[in-house]
Amino acid sequence: MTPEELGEKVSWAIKELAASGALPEAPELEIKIERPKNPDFGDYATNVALLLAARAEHQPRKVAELVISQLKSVTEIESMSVAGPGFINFKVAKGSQAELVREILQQKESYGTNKDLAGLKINVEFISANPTGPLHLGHTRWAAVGDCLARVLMAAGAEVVKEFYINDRGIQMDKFGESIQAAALGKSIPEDGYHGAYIKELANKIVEQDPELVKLPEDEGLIAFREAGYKLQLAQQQEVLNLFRTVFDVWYSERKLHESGAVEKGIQVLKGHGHVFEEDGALWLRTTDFSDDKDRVLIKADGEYTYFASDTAYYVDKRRRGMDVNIYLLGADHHGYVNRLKAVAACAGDDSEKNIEVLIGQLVKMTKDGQEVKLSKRAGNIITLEDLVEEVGVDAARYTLSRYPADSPLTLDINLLTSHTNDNPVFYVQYAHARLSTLLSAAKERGIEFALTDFVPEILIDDKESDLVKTLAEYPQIVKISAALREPHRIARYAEELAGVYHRFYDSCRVLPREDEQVTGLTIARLLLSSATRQVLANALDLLGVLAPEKM
RNA sequence: GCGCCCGUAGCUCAACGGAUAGAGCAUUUGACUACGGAUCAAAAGGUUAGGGGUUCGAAUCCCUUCGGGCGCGCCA
Repeated sequence: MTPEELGEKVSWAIKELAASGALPEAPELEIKIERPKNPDFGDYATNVALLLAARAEHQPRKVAELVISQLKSVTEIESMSVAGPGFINFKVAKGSQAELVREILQQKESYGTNKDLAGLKINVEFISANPTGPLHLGHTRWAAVGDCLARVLMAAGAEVVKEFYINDRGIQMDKFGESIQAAALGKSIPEDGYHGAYIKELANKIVEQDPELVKLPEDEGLIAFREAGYKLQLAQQQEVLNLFRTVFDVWYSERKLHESGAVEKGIQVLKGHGHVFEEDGALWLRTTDFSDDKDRVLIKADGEYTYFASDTAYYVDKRRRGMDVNIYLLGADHHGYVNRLKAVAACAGDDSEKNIEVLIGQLVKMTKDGQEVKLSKRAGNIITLEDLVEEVGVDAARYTLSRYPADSPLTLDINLLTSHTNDNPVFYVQYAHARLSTLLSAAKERGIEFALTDFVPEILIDDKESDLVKTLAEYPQIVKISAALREPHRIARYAEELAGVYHRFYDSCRVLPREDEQVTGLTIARLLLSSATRQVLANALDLLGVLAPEKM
């Protein structure tokens, strides 16, 4: 019996009790089945009696008694008891738990997926860097988190579009062009330009491709260098992200937004909803009608669009493309944008609670020998995505950055990241998978058959086996919660938990027979249990975009 | 000044308002001549920054003090 099935039974019991008038109706009550921390309390527990007691005339413990008596007829429940203020603790029949192994091995890759978000089209926008330099550590965190989030949302049944907004318009691009041009002509780069070593490399590459560029008049040359640099830098970002297994469905150019007329169209839409006004020669959006603290300019007095105009048009365009939910992953330095983005949605006539979500991620801090290291482009000590991957590999980098909640500040030690890679929990998880893989292939090599038809779940009664089954049973719930809360790090934490539980099982429960022993039903059951564990580990790692290796 | 985020073990961090706040690393002590020791068992480590409140129950919600980070353009 899985926790879901138990939850359904409890829900049924409460409905029955409500129908007979013993308890008040509570249609919106959420039944939570959890695993108590203390194993003495049983396999599962629920707090429904505590929640219902507030509405019922009875004490919580009395409500718990009523629920228990209603559930007496359920044979899979071995025993029930009331504990503490009114928790109901359940012990489930062991054999009925291990039936789950069968379910997992039948469902394979789809075990853990659900339909909670079915029918929803979700746009996840992340990184969205200027194409004026390589992606750095900060971007890398969003690359890992955003991509994992997208995978989790897909596992919950949503149709997901991963999107990268290219900030390819505005004066930053000109500064970028100027910097490359200066480097190519051997002049000194302007103070407010880009100073990284990559600028010189770009300049060299561009001149190599087309030596004529240096002969152009300065203004024409600026455009030529800017455009050539843009092309190369964007391609470099795309290449590195592909290497990082973060593949975007849409690369959306801010320039295209303007060229296609989407900006004007967006402003028209907002005008239609009556939140646009003119003042001091400029065109404004009255975002203070909603949650913003000041109104925002769309078109400046000089007739130029603001960056904010692009943002609003971009949002309207996403909606026009059929996105039901638009998720923005932004760094903490952009948290001031949350209210205005929400207000944009509201100004466009949308529900700012449902149609738009802004996730704020804290920035990554680096330390070396206990001292904070300030990373800056100017000092030339930025850590790029490329550096990180070269240093520790894609799996370790992705895993390290995605195992923490995005809104928690993160401090990474450079020494730890670059030299003691074995300390990374990703290896603990991958090792469990590799160990399982070789175990299963060793069984096959020895000619041991373990078909599902020979599975006898009732044999798996050892505590360690039972722990493993219960942990496997948690996985679907973890995926649901991760998707609902937009917290992909829960998958990583779960993978670590599962790997640990398996290692402990492996240590105390011999799977393969020794030389002088026969293959028994227990051998087969444990092999199938192992096989199910391997499957769930692989599924979890897949959601993280981390490889599940056969050997290490 | 206003606003947002954060403060949990020596360090890095968990914990959908639930029972005795958990992992990893570091420290200490153990384990089958190894179904893969990249493992396992155990010890030690806490006033969840301080104070008040709400609740049957608070690290979690509210108020407040202190400490840290960030943001507040007709910039992009």
